[in-house]
Amino acid sequence: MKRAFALCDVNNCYVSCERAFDPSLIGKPVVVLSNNDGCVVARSAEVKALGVEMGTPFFQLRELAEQHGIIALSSNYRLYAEMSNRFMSILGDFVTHEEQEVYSIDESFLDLTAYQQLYDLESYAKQIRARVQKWIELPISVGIGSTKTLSKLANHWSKKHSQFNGVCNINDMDEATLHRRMKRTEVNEVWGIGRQLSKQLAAQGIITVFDLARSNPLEMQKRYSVVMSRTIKELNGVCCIELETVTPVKKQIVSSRSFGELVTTIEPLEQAMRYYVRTAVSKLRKDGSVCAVMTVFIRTNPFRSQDPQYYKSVSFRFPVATDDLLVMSKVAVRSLKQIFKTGYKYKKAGVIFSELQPTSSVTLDLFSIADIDEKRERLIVALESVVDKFGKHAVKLGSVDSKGATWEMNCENRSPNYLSNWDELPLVY
DNA sequence: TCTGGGGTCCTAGGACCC
DNA sequence: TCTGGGGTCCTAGGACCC
Repeated sequence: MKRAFALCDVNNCYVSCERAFDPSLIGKPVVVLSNNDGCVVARSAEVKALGVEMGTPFFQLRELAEQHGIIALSSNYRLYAEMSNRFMSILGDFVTHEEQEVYSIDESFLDLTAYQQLYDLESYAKQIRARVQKWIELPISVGIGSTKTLSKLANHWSKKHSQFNGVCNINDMDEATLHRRMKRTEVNEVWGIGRQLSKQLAAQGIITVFDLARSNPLEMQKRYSVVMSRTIKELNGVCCIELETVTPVKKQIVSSRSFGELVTTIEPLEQAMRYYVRTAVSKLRKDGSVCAVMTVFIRTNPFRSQDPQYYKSVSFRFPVATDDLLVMSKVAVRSLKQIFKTGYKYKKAGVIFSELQPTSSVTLDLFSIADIDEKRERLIVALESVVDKFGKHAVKLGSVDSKGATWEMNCENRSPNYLSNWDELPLVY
């Protein structure tokens, strides 16, 4: 039986999320901007129609924005994450857990193979679409094909051509139509073919999706890579990329930011490093991992060609994989001192945790409340419940955020008893 | 004059994705 | 003047070890 993958994604995701909460934005040209309001990371249809590309620096757009009354919003990732969860869970009502892959914040692959006999897939997809629209007011598109790569392509067409009404099923398309569409679509629309590869392919005479689909996967594998040959096979309906229903364990955690203004001294970089380590550690703990290698990097602004450029990173391997905020902060600052050079204007810095391993320890993210006494109460309650579960030897106090935004407690079976008396809890900032 | 080979770790960089 | 952040995979060269 022919496989049937569906790719469902939210149109103009961040803009649509904003519109769901502020309907006055509907019908108006809207963009959502990245950190520091630097780049455009989402565009409404009206803005796309003006020819604004993804990732355009906002300052290049000021004039156009004024002319057309473009509304620019700073991004609100909490909101988008929340909407994403709801979106995914609605999709989950239409398939089993093993038939859904959450691919990104706004995209999910569904394996609809088993539903072909029960339903007309196009109307099934339309039901999904209607429910998402009704329940959370997000517009979505659905592409269906016999491989993930084809479903991506179908999804692209579903958006590009209004006659599809947001649902395009390649499996129902006759071959002549499919080929005609492939001939009219540029190769860079294919999943896995980016800017650079498109250039190289063009030099080889491969311009359209059809050209690529007709090329010889073996020869192309020699010239490019195994990834390329898989893409070609997938375009021909040979399934090489399976649905991934269990989210693979992360291999690295990155925490980095660009600075609003250029930094020339080490102090603000130190501050930033401590912050990066804190956010990365809290992700690490959420994943239940510890980290064996930490990389610290700093860089100048590559767009300022008038300035001398500097990029430097350094890695540190911990003797024992860890999630200890204090130790990691110290190492990060020391690493920074190692690579910092005066005379440069720094634009960006960050930390990368790699060689992550699962840990047996339990971490609780406990507090984000203002009242200190209440915090103390809740900390004690939480500690007692941990002691009940693991015994008193299991408790080790983790780090405490200096600003008091989050309290974290690391309860680790292997660690010695750090805690002999509840009254000794370090509750002072 | 003639300058091993294999393995690992680290750094750097290039490509792609969202 | 102003150019995001978080991921994956792959390759290659130098340092260092045996």
